[in-house]
Amino acid sequence: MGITKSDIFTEKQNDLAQFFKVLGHPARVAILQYIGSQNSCICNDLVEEIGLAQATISQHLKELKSIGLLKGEIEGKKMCYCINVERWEEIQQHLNQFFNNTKSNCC
Amino acid sequence: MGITKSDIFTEKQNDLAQFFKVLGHPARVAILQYIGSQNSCICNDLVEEIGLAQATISQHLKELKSIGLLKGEIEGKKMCYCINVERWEEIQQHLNQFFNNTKSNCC
DNA sequence: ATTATATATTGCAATATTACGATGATAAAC
DNA sequence: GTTTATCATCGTAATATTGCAATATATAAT
Repeated sequence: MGITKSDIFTEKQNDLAQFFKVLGHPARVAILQYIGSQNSCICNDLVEEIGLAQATISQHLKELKSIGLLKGEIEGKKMCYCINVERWEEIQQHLNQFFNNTKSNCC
Repeated sequence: MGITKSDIFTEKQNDLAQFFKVLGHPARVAILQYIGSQNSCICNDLVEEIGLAQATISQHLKELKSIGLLKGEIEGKKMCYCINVERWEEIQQHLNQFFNNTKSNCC
């Protein structure tokens, strides 16, 4: 099918999976790492840096924005994409909670 | 296309994205949470617990095994799937390193 | 031996994702 | 106002993922 049966899971499970899913592409990992290494960021830099077409980068940025990880401000004709640090730490906490709460003690 | 251009990214970026990707499905999140809440686990329990067909659960288990997060031991005619705690903590560390190293200071 | 139970694998249909060229939209530069 | 630069969106092709029924495999129970 290709369709995920979201309705049989809790909202938390769906949200958590969504965070993981958005981070689950090397281009998006690379984008975040590059933005993190700079003080600001412009989409066009990424096109050269990453090596994907402009339209593709733009799409990946959109997905990162969709979970609030990036915020973009218009600076004249350029866009300044930055990591939303508050959200970044919030998501990191969520993921760590998942890891810490899901400890097993069998085998 | 649907094909990821893995060759333009580093191995670390691809690995990291792969971890995230495998965790990026609510069924797999739910499976891990359920296994974590028990002391051992049987696939058939999961079918009732999660509400997906047996074949589908089996497939998700396979993906979780593919990154080493689960280990399965045969117990008679049953399978005992458990979380591989060492690997679990290793992956948690990798993800936290990514989050901590990718801090931005702009905007 | 046969049957029941538990899980894996295969094959397939439906949908999602990835990537890109083409095209829009917007603002600076001229 | 025309051009240039930067980014978003649309449309589309190729591939991946999800989910399930059917089937295969393997062991336990009878």
